[in-house]
Amino acid sequence: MATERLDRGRVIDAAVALLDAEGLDALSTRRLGAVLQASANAMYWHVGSKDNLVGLAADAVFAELELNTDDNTSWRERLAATARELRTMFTGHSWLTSAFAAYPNTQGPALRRFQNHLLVVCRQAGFEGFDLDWAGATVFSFVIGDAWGQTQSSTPDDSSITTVDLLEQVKPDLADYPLLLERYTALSNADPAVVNNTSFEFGLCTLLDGLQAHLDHQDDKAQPDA
Amino acid sequence: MATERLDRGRVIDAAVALLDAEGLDALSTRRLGAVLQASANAMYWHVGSKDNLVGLAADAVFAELELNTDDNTSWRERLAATARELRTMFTGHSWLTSAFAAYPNTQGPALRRFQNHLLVVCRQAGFEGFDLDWAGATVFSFVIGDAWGQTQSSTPDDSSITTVDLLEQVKPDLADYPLLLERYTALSNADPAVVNNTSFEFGLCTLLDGLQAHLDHQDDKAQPDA
DNA sequence: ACCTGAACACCGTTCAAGT
DNA sequence: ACCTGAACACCGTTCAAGT
Repeated sequence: MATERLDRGRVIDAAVALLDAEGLDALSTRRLGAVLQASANAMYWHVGSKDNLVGLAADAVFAELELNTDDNTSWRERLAATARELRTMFTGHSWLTSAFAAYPNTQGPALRRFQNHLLVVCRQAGFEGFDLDWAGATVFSFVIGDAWGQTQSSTPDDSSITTVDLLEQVKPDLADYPLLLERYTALSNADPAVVNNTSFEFGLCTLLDGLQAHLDHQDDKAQPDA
Repeated sequence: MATERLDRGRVIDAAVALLDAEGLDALSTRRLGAVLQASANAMYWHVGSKDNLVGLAADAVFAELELNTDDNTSWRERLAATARELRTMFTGHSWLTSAFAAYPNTQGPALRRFQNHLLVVCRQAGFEGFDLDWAGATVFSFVIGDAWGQTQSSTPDDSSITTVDLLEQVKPDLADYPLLLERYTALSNADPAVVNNTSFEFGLCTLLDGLQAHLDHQDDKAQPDA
């Protein structure tokens, strides 16, 4: 009950809680002030600006990532685990992709920690030089893109309209695209959660196979007389 | 000079022009009204809401995509061309990734046309059933994620601070991550445009190799007695 | 049918003033 | 040092009123 003094940590925690609960649009200086039982401007002293606050909130979420530092695990397993961990973080905080898009200046220590981990695992796999960056960026891009798609489709809060009804609604627009209609129909009859997971795992497997192919090709060149 | 009557098309075109020139934040109802030499609310009659306008603007940009419908080209080339075309669109309209994130209700005809094309090419490759969706989603996710990363880093309009200066600034924060420091240093000495392209092409190649591996594995199962 | 002007309920941010 | 209250310049949207 006693309204204690504010500090940077409390402001960030409150912001993350508000973002998780009600999304990016709900985070306003006045709403946040109300949650903290303070004035709307109280946060300015602690975090400088709203842009900065969102960046700090994003980094706070990155800090929760559990990164496997066991070298004995195969690179493929480690990279898969890293990708899954990242994806879980993004889908668990649906405001994150939008936040990054709207407030690009997010380069906190937790993000760097993750970037470093990604590079370390890629190095373990056998990549060197710029290939380290490309391999890491490929995994990161895919996960972001996947999460981006997930958080898009999950917006219809109105559960009264089923996905089947929604399909019926778009049907006339799909007249020119029979294949698209076929796939929409199939997908709308499947469990969205399963669809999302299977889609992600397919992409992840595809990516890892592609990286493996790159490493094999590397070895061919390194040992031409094998 | 003569302020002609507004219509849906003119409103959308003006919105795209404003977005391209000054970004997502610059698009306000009042700014748009000024550009159109009309009141701030004139657009409401034509496009309903700002959310809807952004969706229409996004779809208008998707409509510009040139999709190769030549069946004689190999699926690998067609899929690569499709991915590159999509990426060029995203990087050419830097507000697009943010727009999708902020206004998810973007399901216009041009987007459907693209989705259908992506599926058609995947079918040509040899994918069937849900694998069509997964393969398409994998490519789409990667391109989105890549474009998302591109548009992030291109925000520093202030060209007075070089990337090298920026590196010097972050250096103390990278003390714990020698590998990350090494890569930051190498990247900051390279041409950003080349870096972006090479990174994308590496990822695209990785993806296509992975899809090829999936198709090979499919064939193994289909013809066990080969 | 198409558009305007005024109004409403919000924003992020600043800044003098308090403690 | 930390926080408040009032103020400024903006938003998206609605709606009666005009033509």
